[in-house]
Amino acid sequence: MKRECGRWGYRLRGFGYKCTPGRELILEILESTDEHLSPEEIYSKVSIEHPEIGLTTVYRTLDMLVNLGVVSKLDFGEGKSRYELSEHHSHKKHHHHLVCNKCGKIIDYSDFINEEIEFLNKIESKLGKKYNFKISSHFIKFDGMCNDCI
Amino acid sequence: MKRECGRWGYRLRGFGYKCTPGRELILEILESTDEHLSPEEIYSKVSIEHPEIGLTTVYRTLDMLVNLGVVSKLDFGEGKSRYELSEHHSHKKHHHHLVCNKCGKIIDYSDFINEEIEFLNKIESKLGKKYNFKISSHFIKFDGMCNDCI
DNA sequence: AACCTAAATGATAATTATTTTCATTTAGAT
DNA sequence: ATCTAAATGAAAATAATTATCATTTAGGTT
Repeated sequence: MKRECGRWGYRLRGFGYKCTPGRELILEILESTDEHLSPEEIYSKVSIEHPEIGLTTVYRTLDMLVNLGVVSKLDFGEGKSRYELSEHHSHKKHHHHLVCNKCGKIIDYSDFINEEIEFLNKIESKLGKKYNFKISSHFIKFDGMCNDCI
Repeated sequence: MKRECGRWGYRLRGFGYKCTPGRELILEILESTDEHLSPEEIYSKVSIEHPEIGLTTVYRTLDMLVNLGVVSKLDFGEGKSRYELSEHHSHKKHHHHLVCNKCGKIIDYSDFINEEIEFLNKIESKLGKKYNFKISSHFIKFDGMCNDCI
């Protein structure tokens, strides 16, 4: 008997990948959170509904989704990676991050983001030419200490 | 018999730390390179002159130097950290990085850096207020593909 | 110059994040 | 219902980093 596939499943098929319960669930989890989840965290959420799905599959799926451009891999320098739906596939607007180096809290901000993007694009195009570098994305973060940790 | 300490050794003493061969050597290595070395890479350079010094000591020393603000820890999302002398202790000017996601090459650029810093400071102060966040540093990188990998 | 003690070190084991391997299962085309 | 490449789970392997602990050493004191 064929499993029913949801919205994400159809998109996966569109990319030439199979629609599987794990993949759909991981995408739903990423879609329904505002956090920046680590593979381990995603795995523990996955386990609630599908305890048979292993951590390896989580890693593999995230990897695939990053390659498709559906998910962004973020590295805040904690020694582990974090993931979020990429701008194009998310309801969240383009944002950057404030990282608390005490408690690890991550705040998304979208303030001044248009100025910021515009500025970055300008620099990006100049740098790209000067260093003959094909720039595909940028990453900005501000490190510091949050409200609760000060 | 007392060991002679160099310039870095005296600085370490000034910070209340002992001057040891490993510490001085690590600082000299960082000072004399334009690369962004990983602990393993530093270790292998250290080994040439002092094969008895272990990787653990390299990690410990880097950690200490980062806490002192003498060295900056950088994370380009490779699953390992890299280190460089921090702006204040280096002859290099403030810069940011272009990272080639194919071969891993990292290019420092200082172009437009004043505009960039000015812009970031402006944002930084606004964000700090709005989110009640004490921002201590920023990190920018541009990801893409270098000259050789295109 | 020998002495002392906290700080630093090296060797090793332990941890944590991630990747690989491989035998088994399953999605989805036929 | 059948078939096969793709996907998976369990387990082992790898890589980066950190912790443990017995030994050594820097550098102040005598």
